[in-house]
Amino acid sequence: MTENKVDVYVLDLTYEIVRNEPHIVIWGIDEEGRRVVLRDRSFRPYFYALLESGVESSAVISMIRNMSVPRSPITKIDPVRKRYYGREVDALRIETVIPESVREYREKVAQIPYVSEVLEADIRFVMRYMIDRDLPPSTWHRFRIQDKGKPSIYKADREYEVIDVVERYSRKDLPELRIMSFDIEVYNPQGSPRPQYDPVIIISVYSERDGEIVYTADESGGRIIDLKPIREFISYVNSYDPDIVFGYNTGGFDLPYLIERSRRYGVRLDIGRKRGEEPRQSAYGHISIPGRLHIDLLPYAEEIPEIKVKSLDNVAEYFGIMKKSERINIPWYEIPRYWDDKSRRDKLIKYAVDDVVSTHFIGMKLLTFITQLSSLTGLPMDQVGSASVGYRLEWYLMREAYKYNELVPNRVEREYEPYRGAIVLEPIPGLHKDIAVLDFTSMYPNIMIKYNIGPDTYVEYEHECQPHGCWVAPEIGYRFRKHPPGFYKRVLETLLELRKSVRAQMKSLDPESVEYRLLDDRQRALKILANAAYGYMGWVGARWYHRQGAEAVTAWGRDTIRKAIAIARDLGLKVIYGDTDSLFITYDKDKVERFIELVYKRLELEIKVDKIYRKVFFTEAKKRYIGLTMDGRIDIVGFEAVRGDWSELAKEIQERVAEIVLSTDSVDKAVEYVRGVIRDLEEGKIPIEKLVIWKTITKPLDEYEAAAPHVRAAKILLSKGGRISIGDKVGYVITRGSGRISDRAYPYMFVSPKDIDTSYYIDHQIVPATLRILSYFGVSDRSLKAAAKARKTLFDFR
DNA sequence: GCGAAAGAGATACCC
DNA sequence: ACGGGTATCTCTTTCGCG
Repeated sequence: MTENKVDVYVLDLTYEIVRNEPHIVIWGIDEEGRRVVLRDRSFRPYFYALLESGVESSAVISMIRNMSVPRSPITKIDPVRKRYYGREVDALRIETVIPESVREYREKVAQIPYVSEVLEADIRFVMRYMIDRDLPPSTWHRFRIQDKGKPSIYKADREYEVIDVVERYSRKDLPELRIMSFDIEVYNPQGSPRPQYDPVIIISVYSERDGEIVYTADESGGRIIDLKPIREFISYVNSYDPDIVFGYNTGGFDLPYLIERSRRYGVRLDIGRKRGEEPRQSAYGHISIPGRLHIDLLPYAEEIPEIKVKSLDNVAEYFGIMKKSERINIPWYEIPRYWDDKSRRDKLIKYAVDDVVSTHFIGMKLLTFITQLSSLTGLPMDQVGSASVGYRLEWYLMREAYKYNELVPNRVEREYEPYRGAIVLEPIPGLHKDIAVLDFTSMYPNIMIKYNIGPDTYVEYEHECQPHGCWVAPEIGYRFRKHPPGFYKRVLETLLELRKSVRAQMKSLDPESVEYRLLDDRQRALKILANAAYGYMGWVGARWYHRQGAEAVTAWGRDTIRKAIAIARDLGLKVIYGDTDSLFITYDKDKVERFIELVYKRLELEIKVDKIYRKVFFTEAKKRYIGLTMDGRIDIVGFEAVRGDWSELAKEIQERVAEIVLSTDSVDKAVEYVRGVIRDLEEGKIPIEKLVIWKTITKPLDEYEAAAPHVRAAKILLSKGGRISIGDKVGYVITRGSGRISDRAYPYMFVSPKDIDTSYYIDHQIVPATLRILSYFGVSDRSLKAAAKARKTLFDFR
């Protein structure tokens, strides 16, 4: 048997029990491009029992030893010195054999009177392995191995037995990955498809090697039979053998649907790299395909605020992959008709291909970012997307805690406690010229670092501040030891320093190069994690939750911005507005430079010019403004034009009004423009798509207290066979009639143009959206509507 | 009993 | 299923009148 070294890019990890022994199974690609499986038999599950102070451990050890059961015996109990919230503590490290048995042992050990807490007993075995061995996925590592030849139960080129890890992070590039995407279309003329009854009619696939492939269902005697496309799909996946499978909402729809359809035929959806294993539900509600990375792209779309309605065609357009105007759009309720009508079936197939091509290239755009987020957090690529921001940071924190010999706190249920946040200044309404927007760089992370904020540095009484003294938070008086550096401080310093060094490396690279893109995605991932720390600390679900800490961060934030305002005023700079960490001040180049220096000197935090507006306009409202940048672009912040719950019509008009007012200074022109659009609307020249209002359903429909328009529309959609899940957006329009608006809200696809309530769109969309800006200049609703009405009347009488 | 005002609920934004 | 602060809509309830 040969012993050797091999570099492996780690894709995913699983574990299995073989002859009552847990084996870690690592799926990866070696430097020769072979798909490999590494088996590590040396790792065992364990957890900690924290001892009450002063307790003699030998008595507790024997109590625990007595709990051992033969099925999964306790193999080791070691007294260890660990840290818990920065303090040295005595604990027992309790090791067993079968990962599932940790749960039972944890309950029993927690009952022992001298054990104050059981810790790290809720960390999944595979994660435990990756943390302890410092083996994050989506990274190259060098293993010393024994070659076991070609495996039989795995679809892989080689199987190795791991002897040990000789080098971590051995390479920085990406291997050649085999990637495919897929999408399915299903058939139910009555409404939303049910996997028990309704067949899959099209499975579309895309891969770099084979391009687009379409599998369609058979028909016989008026029945649709989808066994063939399912078989063809399974066989394609196995022959192409992808490392990554992209999909769009495939975790929530396509994969569970295919699993259920296969089951109906008694066929296994055997598309993984372990023979006989179907895809299954994994962590964070994600569905995993054994040995491959199934990456659902929908969660990534959900993190892009610019995309309001997260449909695949919108996301593809956002990424510049396929314009909506250049592709066929078939609404869900039309799909069966396109299938039944042979002359239109080609269009349906084209639609399915457009979907899978869109999916594939969205995935390709996101791929390097996903690899970086994965290697940084330690979550495999197929899980990192569906994990919330809080969990992503938490995994990073757990890795760091291990390096510091810190015990990971348990996740506990806590009551939510609100606390004060940031300051938002009252803006000075009107049009301002030459305004600089300055903001503190990473204000909250830097405050956390500067004042050493966290659960482990917090002290309740002043005498605990000795010998190094405490930082005392303004207003609230919470104290944090100045030394030694706490957990959050150390982690944040690491993140910010890493980011700095990545950005320095980027400077010597060609911005078009693969390396540059990789590093850019890495620094983005680092920034996201650093910025999440404050919110995480104030989140009741966090393991490292610390309300006083979060409260202190915002208190110091308020203090900082107040002091900065005072400095600006002392310099004779006028402050127009400010929010949390930003200040809008008159742009006087020299004074602004002095201001930046003074802030740095006195507050020891960095503030810098983010942008300069030639003009900026405020109403009396906070968090809303429009600005004209130096390069002539219009920024719209907070107003209806950037909100997803206003009609496209109202948003477009508001944007245009903003543009006219800022670029031409002509209010009359703006009024004339609005009147023109009102006229167009009354004459039926506005397409219904521009009148749709989209709103999210945030809870089960019967839990709504008031009959809101979007809830009404959702109920109608449901009655027509549509399906509504929490988080879905409902698009509705308001129709003619009397009474409540909600009684006149209908899903837009069921409304014909003649039924649109024009007056609603004038009085509740166009007029408020435009007046928001124009009323400052003395325009009234009557003046917007008057001329339009007058024309209408003339027209009528003609 | 009626219409206006106030309050509650809901959503999406800003940083 | 990361924080608080804010604007604004629509529906529902309360208020003031007499």
